[in-house]
Amino acid sequence: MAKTNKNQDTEGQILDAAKNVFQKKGMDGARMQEIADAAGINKAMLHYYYRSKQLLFEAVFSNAFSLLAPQLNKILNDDSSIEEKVKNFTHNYISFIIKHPYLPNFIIQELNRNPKFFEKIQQNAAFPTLEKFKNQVNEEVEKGILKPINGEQLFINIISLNIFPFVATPLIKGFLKFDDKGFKQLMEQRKTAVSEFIINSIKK
Amino acid sequence: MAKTNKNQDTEGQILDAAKNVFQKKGMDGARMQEIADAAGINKAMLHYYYRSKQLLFEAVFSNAFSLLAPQLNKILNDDSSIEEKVKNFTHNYISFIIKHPYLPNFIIQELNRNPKFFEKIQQNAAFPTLEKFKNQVNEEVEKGILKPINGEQLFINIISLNIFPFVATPLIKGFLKFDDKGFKQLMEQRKTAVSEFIINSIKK
DNA sequence: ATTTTTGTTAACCAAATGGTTAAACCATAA
DNA sequence: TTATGGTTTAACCATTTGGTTAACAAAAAT
Repeated sequence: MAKTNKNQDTEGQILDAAKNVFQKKGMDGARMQEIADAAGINKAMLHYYYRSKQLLFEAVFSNAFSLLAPQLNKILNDDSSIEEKVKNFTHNYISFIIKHPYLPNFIIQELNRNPKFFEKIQQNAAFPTLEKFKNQVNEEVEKGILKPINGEQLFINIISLNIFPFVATPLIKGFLKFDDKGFKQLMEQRKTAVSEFIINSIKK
Repeated sequence: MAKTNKNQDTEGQILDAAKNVFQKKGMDGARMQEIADAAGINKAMLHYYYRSKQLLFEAVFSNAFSLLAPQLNKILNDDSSIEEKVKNFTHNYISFIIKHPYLPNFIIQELNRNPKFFEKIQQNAAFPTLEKFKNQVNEEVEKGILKPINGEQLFINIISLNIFPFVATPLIKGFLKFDDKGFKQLMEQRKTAVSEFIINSIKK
């Protein structure tokens, strides 16, 4: 911290620090002073570069969502079979989240606090949509590859199984009496356990 | 609101109001004044009955968790078969949450904010434990009733599928382009869709 | 070399917020 | 009737907090 900050990269340092603080404490719990300290700069700089807490928060939020959207596109707009997609998505997504453990909870929490944010991120470039996935599920059901299932419900199931443990980590660690290490192992297991669980359920 | 409040039930009114405000806004977002207004009383009463925001919050939190624990006990400590338990739990839990939609997110959010709360609720009377469920899964796997599956992973899967949609409601409504009514219908469907999904996956 | 623009800081400010207090209110037991 | 004790309120307080300002430093532009 508090390195000899030449002027240049201040804006990036702020965004980094803001990301850490906002993702850990949320909009309401975060303090501008704490962000400034984490960035090793004066609080006034936050306003110089981002005008207000609200705008700084929105920058962090959009940024976070931009990381998640491509992950979702892999299962929604990829061309492989549903089975392949489930396997790939589960494996990739869990790997991804292990590296960014605060992300899902941050997004969900702040979306609950202010559902209007959804519209803001929808304008984002590669915003994923469900149409292709639903059609593909219907096709594969008709072809007899999959047991009959509603595409929307399947989508919800897939993201529930993948995301929930990372949103409810303290709850799961508590019930299962796992420490950090045990929890991580459990999540590693899930890379295959979840896709098996899903495939078992839907494949004819 | 602001009825002719005889002295008696003030403490309860406060708890009610606090529940609403805390569950919607969380510890950090909630304001004591807002709680007082919601209860139709003077702010000083909050401190008279509960000393501090922290203690009032803890009262609300314990209370909320006491509602959820019995639901979990149904799947963990009931005597019926795994298949029965999955069916019953899914049906009951979703019905329950539709009536208390803020509950799961509230618990999860505040547990993330301060994981130590888990210890506080653990002391609670009928705190559910996983042992019986794990043993039962192993038994049924050995007996050939279920396909081989890890009891812990199955437990995580069950609660993920049941709870996640209510935690991530704005996200799901956004992606699936559902309004309140459509979302509620979707959740009604899930009472059977989720248990079918699980049973399909694990039953031999 | 000097003016202008951009970046940075310490000090400051007004509003919000959790919490306190002293006085008033009110039911009821003496 | 009047003490008595719990209950309720308006006013107040200290601190925190997001945000601003004015002065200053460092680059860029002239």
